[in-house]
Amino acid sequence: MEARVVTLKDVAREAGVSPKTVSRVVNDDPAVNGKTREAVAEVIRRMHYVPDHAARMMRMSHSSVVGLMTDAVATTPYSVDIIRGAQSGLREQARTMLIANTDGDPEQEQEYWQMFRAHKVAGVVYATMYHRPVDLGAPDFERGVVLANCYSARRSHASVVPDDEGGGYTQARHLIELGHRRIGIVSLSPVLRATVLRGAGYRTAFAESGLFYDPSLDVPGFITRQDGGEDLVAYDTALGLLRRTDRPTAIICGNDQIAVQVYAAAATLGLSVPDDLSVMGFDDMAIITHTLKPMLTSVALPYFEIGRTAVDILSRVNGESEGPVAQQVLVPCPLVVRQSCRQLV
Amino acid sequence: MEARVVTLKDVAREAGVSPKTVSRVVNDDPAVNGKTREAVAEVIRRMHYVPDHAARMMRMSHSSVVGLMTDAVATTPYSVDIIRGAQSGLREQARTMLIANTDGDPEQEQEYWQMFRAHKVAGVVYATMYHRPVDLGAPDFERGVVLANCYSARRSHASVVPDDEGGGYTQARHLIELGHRRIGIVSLSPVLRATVLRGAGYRTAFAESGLFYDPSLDVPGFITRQDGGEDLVAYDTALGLLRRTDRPTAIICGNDQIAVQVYAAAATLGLSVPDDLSVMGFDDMAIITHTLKPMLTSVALPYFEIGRTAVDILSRVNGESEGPVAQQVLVPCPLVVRQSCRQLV
DNA sequence: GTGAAAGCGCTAACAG
DNA sequence: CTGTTAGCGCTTTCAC
Repeated sequence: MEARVVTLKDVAREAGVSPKTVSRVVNDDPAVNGKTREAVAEVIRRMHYVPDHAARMMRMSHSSVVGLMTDAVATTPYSVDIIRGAQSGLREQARTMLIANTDGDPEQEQEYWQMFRAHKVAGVVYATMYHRPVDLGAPDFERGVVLANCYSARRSHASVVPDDEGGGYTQARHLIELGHRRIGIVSLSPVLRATVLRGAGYRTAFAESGLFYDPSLDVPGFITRQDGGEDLVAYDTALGLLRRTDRPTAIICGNDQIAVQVYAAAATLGLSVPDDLSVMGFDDMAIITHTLKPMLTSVALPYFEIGRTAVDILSRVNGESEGPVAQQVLVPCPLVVRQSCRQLV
Repeated sequence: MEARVVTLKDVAREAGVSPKTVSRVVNDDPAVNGKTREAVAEVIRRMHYVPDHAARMMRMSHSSVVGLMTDAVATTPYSVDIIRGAQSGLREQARTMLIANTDGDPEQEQEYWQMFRAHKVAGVVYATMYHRPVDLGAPDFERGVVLANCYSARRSHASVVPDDEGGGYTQARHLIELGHRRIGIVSLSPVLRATVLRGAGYRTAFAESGLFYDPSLDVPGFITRQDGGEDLVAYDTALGLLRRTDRPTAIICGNDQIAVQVYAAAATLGLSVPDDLSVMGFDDMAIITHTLKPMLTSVALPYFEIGRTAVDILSRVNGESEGPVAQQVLVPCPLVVRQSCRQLV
C-alpha cells in the first residue's frame, strides 16, 4: 500500500498544465485564469494533494512554524493558557507551533534553540511560568523573539506581561468601592516581581481613597526558602490577621491558593465569608474559585491574551504585518466578581 | 546584517573536504577518519552550522517531528502532563513535537490532520482531556497514530489509557487495609467511563475482603446535565452520607475537587479529617492535595507516563524500534499517601 | 496568463 | 575512507 505521496507534478500532469501553474493555484497567485484555477483546484481536491511543507520551506528559506519555548508553562495549570492563546493567534495566521519545554534546564534550552534554527522557525515565543525577568540564552537567534509573561531587563526583546500593578489596584479598588476601609493583605513571596508590582497597585488605590497603608496588615502567604522552595504559611498569617482586635473586614490574597487558606482560617475562628470577612483572590483559577463556598471573587491572570498578543507582536516584529512594534505590552487583569466580597453598609 | 545561513557546502569548502563528508560527520556515520571528523566538527562549531531541517526532511521524505493532536489537553490543568511526558520521550529520540489544539472542533481537527500530512510528521499522538472512546477523523492518515487517554472502540489504533479500574481498586484497598469497613463513595458523573471502571475496582476490593457493596453509600459528586454541563453536588450528597446514623468512616472521592467538598461537609458537621472521617481523593492534583489540611491522600492519574508511553509506542508502530506492538496499554494509577486517611484501631 | 529551466540544502547511490 | 552525481518537491526567474 506504500502509495507514493502525490506531488505538484502529479497534479500538473493530471490537470494538463505545468507545475508552476499548479503552484500558482496553491498560492492564490491572482495571475491565473479563472477556469484554469477551478480545473486545477478540482484535481487537487480529487487527488488529496497536500503541498510538501519541507520543499516549500526550503525554497522560501523560512517556515510557517513558530517556536514556543517555555520553562514550565506547558507543565503547570497556571499558565497553559498562554499556549492556547498563542495557538489561537497562529491559527488565524495559518501557522503552526513547535513546542519546546525546557523544565528550566539551560542545556535543554540550548538544544532547543538549535532545533528552532534547524527548523528555520518564523519566530519564537519565549514563555515563562512566573512573571519574571529573563536573559535569553540565544542572543544570536536571527528571527524575532517575543517574551510572554517575562521580560528582558535590558529591553532587548519585545515582551507581553500581565499588568500586575493594575491587577493589584483592581483588587483593592473593588473592596474600597464596597465600603471596606480596613483591608488586610496576604501576599505572595516578597521576592516575586508580582508581589512588588501589586503592592504598588494597592498603595495607589489606598492613597486615592485616603486610606492609610498599614504594613502590619500586610503579611506573607508564601515564604521562599533559601533553597528556592516555597512554604505556604497563609493559614497561620491569616489567622494572625483575623485574631487582631481591629481585624480587617476584607483580605486581599496574592493568589487563589492563599484564598483557600484564608477561608480555612476564617472558618477556624467561626467567621463567615463574606458576612464577617470579604476575600479577594488573584489568578482566577476555575478549579479553586468555583470550588470554594461561597465562590471566590478574583482578579484574572490573562494568560490566554498574553499568548495571543505575543504571536500578534511576533508577526509584526518580523515585518509581516502592519503597525508599530510595541516593546512592552501590559495586558490588563480583569476583575471577576463572585460571592466572596460583600458591600459594607 | 542579513548574513546568509551557513550551509553544508560552506563548511565543506572551509574544511577542505566534500559536502558528503561533512554530511557524514553530522550524521555520525562511522565511515569517517577520526582526524577528518575532528577537523570538520571543529569547523562546524566555529561556523555555527546547523543542518537545515527542511532540506534533510525533503531528502529523507519524512520528518523527525511528531504531531500532537489534542481536544483540550493543552488547555486544562488536569492533563497537560501528557504533553510533558510526550516531550520527554521525544527528546530522548531527538525528535520534536508539533502541537495542535482543536478545542473539540471537528473542522479544526480536519485542518490539523492536513497540516500534519504537509509536515510529513513521523506519527501522531492523539490525546484527549477525558478518558473516553474516540473515532478518528482521519482514517486515511498514512503514519502511525497512538491514542493517549482515549481509545478506539473499534481497536483500530494503539492506545494508552489510565488503569481506572486498578485505580479504584487501589483507593478502596488502601482504606480497607487501614481497617475501614463502612466506606462511602462520592463519584464522578455516572456517564463517565472512569466512573464505571473505578466502580468495578471498588467492588473487587470489597468482595476480596468480604465487604458488602451498599449502593446507598455510593452517591454522585457531579451530575451531568442534559446540555452537557456539570453540576458539582458533592457537598450536599456528602452531607447526606455523613448525616446517616450509620455514617461511613471513610469516603472515596471521584476526584480531588470532590474531596474538597467532602472536607467542607465534614467541617460543617464538626467532623474532623482524618480522626472522624478518612478521605481518599483521585487525580492527585498538587494544587488541591497540598492545599487541603490535612493534606489529601490520593490516587494519581499518571498523565506524564501516558504521554511518555504513547511516544514510545509510536516509535514502535512506525517500526523504528524493537518490541511487539502493544495494542492497549493500561498505565497504573499509583497511590500517594498523605494525611487524610487514618488507621482504624 | 503560462511554461521551461535552474536551484534551494541535503543525502542515497554509487564510484574511486 | 572519501568524492561525484543526481534529484527530493517546490518556487524563482525569465522567457514566451
